[in-house]
Amino acid sequence: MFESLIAKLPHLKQQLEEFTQLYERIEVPAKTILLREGQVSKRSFFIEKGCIRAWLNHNGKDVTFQFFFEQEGLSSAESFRKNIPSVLTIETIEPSIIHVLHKKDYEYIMQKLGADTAFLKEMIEIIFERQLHYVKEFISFIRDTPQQRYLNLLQQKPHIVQRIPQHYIASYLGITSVHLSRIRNKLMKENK
Amino acid sequence: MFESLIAKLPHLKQQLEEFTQLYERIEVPAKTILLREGQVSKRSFFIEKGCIRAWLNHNGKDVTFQFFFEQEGLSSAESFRKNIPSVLTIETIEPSIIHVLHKKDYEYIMQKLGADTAFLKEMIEIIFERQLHYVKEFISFIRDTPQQRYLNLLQQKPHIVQRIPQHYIASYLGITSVHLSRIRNKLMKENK
DNA sequence: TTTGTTTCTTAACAAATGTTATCGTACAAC
DNA sequence: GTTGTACGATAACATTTGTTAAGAAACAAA
Repeated sequence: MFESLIAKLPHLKQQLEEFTQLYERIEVPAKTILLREGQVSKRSFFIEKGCIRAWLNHNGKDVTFQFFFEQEGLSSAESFRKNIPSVLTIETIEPSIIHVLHKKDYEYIMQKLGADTAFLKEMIEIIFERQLHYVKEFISFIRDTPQQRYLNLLQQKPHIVQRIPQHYIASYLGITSVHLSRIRNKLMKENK
Repeated sequence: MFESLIAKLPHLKQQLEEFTQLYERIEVPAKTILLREGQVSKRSFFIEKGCIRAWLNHNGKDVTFQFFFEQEGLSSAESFRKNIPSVLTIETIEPSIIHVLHKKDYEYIMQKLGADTAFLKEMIEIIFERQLHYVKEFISFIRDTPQQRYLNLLQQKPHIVQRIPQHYIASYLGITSVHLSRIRNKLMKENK
């Protein structure tokens, strides 16, 4: 679970491997809600198998914010770190195997590693990279048309398009499933 | 310049105050481009007086990404930290007084402070908060109509609406200035 | 003062996108 | 098998938003 971190911080190998045992492994069916919008998150997740989407409700229709797949970790960061109600709902799309880290164990880990400057610097890198990811997504949302975003998605993350039901893709692109269907139809005709 | 940081990390007071001297103070007119899209950023900025916008070009029309005001720092973070071409252009809106930190001095500061765990933890907090800011902006962009975003802006950041030319506001909201004008007109009529 | 530039509004029209409804297919549950 | 449900395509129509153009007001430069 911490493979990439261990590769960068070999002196923490033993400790990080111990922390792996703090995770609880659960198997859940599709459409399981792991965290509901409005709840205060007490758990962080790591995906062994399956996929998850984070979404939010707006006037009854749900808007997908992000997808997650195998070997990725996620949480409702603001809620988890700051003990405030989550803006996002976290829900499995497929039957999944998830590793769950409870907040008290997270705090134990952070307390253990908080004195290690190499670890803290690595944390900064990770958070910085995540910030860049959101900025890029945001900019793409501002700048590109839905059709262009769909083409980007096809090119850059084809696994998402192949694996995720189309109406979730549409809500991720910020459009209705009807409109996505029109775009796909138009693209098909253009490519004969 | 580092007031809030000094308040949180009093043991670094002297050092942080010394670093202030590494900044170069410049006065520039309105519409000065401090960093142009495509350039690799070598400078980070802090605003003493005036305001700045970060924007990007898309098919000839510019899209405003963010506004900055007095006592705020900014950079094209990805470009500055990773030495890659900037996606954003950074440009003054008003005549401004800016404090400029060159990359070599930034690296000197980071090297000096990199052994201080309290400082690193504070960095994590700051980057984390910034990430949350972008996520919130992003979610608002996904979820709210242009009219709602304009009302949010009026309520939450009235200083922006008062101070910034309307066509920049429009491009920040993701709409044309014509459409923003329509929205304003409609809102006026609704409030008699 | 005159001139040019920027900013904002408004109108007419065009394009993009949403809404609602219907239909067909695939697939799982029974 | 039958049934129900999720998913996707399509059509007709409504709404939102963009485009282009024109003009007015504010303001700075000459």
